[in-house]
Amino acid sequence: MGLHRAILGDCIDADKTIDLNSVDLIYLDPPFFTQKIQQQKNREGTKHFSFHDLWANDSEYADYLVQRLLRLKPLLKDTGSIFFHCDKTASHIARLLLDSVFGEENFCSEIIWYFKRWSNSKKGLLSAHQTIFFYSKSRDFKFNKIMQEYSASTNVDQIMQKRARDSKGKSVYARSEDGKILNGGAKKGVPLSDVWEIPFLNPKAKERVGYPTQKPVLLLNRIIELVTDEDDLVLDPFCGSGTTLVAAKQLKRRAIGYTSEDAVNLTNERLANPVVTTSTLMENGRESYNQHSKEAREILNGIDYTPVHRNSGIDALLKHEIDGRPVFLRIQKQGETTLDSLVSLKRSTKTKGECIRILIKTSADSVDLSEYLEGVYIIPSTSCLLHDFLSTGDRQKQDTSSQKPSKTPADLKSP
Amino acid sequence: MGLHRAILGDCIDADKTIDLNSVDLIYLDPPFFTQKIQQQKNREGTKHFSFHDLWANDSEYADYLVQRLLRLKPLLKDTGSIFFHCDKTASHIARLLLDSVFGEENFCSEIIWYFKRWSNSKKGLLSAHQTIFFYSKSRDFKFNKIMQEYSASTNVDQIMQKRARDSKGKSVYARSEDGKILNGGAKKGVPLSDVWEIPFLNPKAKERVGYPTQKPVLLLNRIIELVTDEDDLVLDPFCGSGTTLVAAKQLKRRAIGYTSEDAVNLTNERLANPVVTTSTLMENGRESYNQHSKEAREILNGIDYTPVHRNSGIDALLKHEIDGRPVFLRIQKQGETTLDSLVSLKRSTKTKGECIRILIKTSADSVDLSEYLEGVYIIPSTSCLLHDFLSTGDRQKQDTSSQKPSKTPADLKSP
DNA sequence: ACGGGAACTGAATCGGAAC
DNA sequence: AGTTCCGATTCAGTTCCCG
Repeated sequence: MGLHRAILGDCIDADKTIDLNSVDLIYLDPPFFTQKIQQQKNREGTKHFSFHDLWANDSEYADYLVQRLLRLKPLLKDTGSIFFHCDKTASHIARLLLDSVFGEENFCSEIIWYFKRWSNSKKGLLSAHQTIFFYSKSRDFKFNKIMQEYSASTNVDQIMQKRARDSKGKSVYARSEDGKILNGGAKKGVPLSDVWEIPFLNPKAKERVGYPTQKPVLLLNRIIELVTDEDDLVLDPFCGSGTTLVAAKQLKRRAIGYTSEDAVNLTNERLANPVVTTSTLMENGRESYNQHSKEAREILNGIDYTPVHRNSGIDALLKHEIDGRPVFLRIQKQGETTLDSLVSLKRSTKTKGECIRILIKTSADSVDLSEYLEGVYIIPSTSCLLHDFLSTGDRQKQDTSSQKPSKTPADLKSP
Repeated sequence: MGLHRAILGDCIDADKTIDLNSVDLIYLDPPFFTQKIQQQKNREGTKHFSFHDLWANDSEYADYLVQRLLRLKPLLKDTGSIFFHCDKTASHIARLLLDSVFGEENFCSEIIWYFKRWSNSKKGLLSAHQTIFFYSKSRDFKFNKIMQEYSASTNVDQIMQKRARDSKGKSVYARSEDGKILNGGAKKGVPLSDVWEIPFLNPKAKERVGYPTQKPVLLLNRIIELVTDEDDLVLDPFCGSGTTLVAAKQLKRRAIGYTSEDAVNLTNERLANPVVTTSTLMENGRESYNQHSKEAREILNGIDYTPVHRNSGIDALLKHEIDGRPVFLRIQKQGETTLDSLVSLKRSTKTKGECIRILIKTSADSVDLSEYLEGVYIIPSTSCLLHDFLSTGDRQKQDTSSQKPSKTPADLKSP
């Protein structure tokens, strides 16, 4: 037998295959009580997967679950844990069952997995999270502390700075003899919280295999790393297309999963040829995007606009249209000439059809741009105007020349 | 009676005071079943607030809640909603009760309020969320759609795409005759999801009051705005120190809250006592001041200056002198006319002798200021220029009139 | 009033075409 | 050759409509 096995059948019979007290982690992703038949096709349209999530009432559903939970519990080691995946539809039912089977005192966490999602036309709030209940078998459970980076708002200096006591015993920052603040060495981060942002398996992800309700490998990775070590045994009683097994293999844990007939083959194929979506958003962090638009936010303070990401030439799309045409805006970047900025804006808006282009000029270079100005309006930033004002000797001359109504947006260039 | 009342007593008697079918929103923040006495002192240590959260067992707790829920429900209008705040300790109990009282079909959302928190050394995951169950009284509930920004990974084209039908009647993206995707104009954003990040320690209401388990005003603001309009009636049956009433007042909703003897005075002071009100105002003031100095930093980005505090007329003193004269600068504040701002700057610089005065104009009012301009230069802010640009119809005319070197700081007035 | 099925929504994401 | 950015695909989607 391999170290990663997808078994055809119902997990209620798991004790026929798996030894008592041998499992380190059970991750369950049972039907959510959606009262629907969940189904999906693979990309090629060659295979069709489905499972029934239809029940007479909640107690039938609860019965089904509790019978399996009772059979699964003895398989867990005393240091083992169980992670139960559900959503708001039946989370309260699951909580009650888990409390009764594993004991309230072994309830560790209510993990919130949340994600950004494409929206729909629902009245009310867009659902964007699912719940994972984390119970241990005993208080002496295995737990690997995972540290995360400090939030962006945390002051880096504060993280690094060492504390000491001054002559009066007050806590202050430690300083070297020459008065410089000392750094306390490597920062270890903040402990992982029970709220996890992990991208939803997006429509284009290669990781998708066509099994309905497929979970991202990244989610399983985190769970497995949290409560198991290498060579530990993971059990997924509702393993569907085998995501848990794929994650376990990647992380060098042994794993067993129970699934339906068609999905057994799918799982074995996945194990032989695993595909994991590495999220660029996760890797770079949301902050890297936000940073990009920080300058825009500052300059456009008070203007209604949509920030534009992932487009090197456009920083914002104004909510206010002009004559039915969208208004694109770019802010000249530091170290970029006005001309470069202008060209970049024009390139990016080339395919956008009829539109208005505005460049916010932030540097005071005085190159003649007249031949490039077609179709672009230039508005100077305040600091640009101020710079000009301060550096120009002949203020007297300007003063007289600028006697026109102040509402005229001056220094504006056009087609 | 006032529009915002803190009533001493148990909300079980709310029907003695409040009319049936009169309430638009009930927000409840009952004890969380922590099995502790929750207590806290105010900053000065002069007052001590506490409430008991000790119960014989869950059914005593459930009984307590359900009795009150049953009495509260008839007070709600048919278009009304109830938001039940709890945490993982008893969320499943609350769900069951709410389902039975308000009906599963009226369950709208499980809202996750999460926050960054300082770590503790507990084994396991750091708890960083609480749950708010949102139920409506009927399917025809009042709901104000709140939009949020698009994800950083959404591209412009996506934001602008229009829908149409293809030859088979299927819904697809609209295309022009030459196959290009058509713009539908900027859209409004993404609907608010059920996962809310709101800082736990809100500087506004923080610790000032000393009431345990106090909630941030920001959280209440969002809830109130989501399901009520101005003049609607908000009821908080466990209003503690009155955060809900404060938020309701701020948003011009009427509000009633039930609380304990010590807290009733606290709440009424917060609402009615001019001292307390002033302190709230002060905080608002401080915040808008911070806001403002932030704006100054942004506008003066790249300019060398010394910020000026404690002077209502001057925001900055530039490090760059002109002809040996100091340069004072003021940024027009929100809600202040250009004229007021001008006068304020002049008053504050009257005693400063020979100097240069610059006013950064941020609003687009077009009053003729010529007779007040003596000794002051006016430079428009970028957003002001942009506003002008967007609202001015005759862009063509300006275009031709502005054919002069861009380095000229235009729209500048002088002595 | 329901249950069920058909029609429709709309943005998040990344692959791969285009530059 | 690298980088940018277009657009296809998806819905533990929802709404609507009909019998």
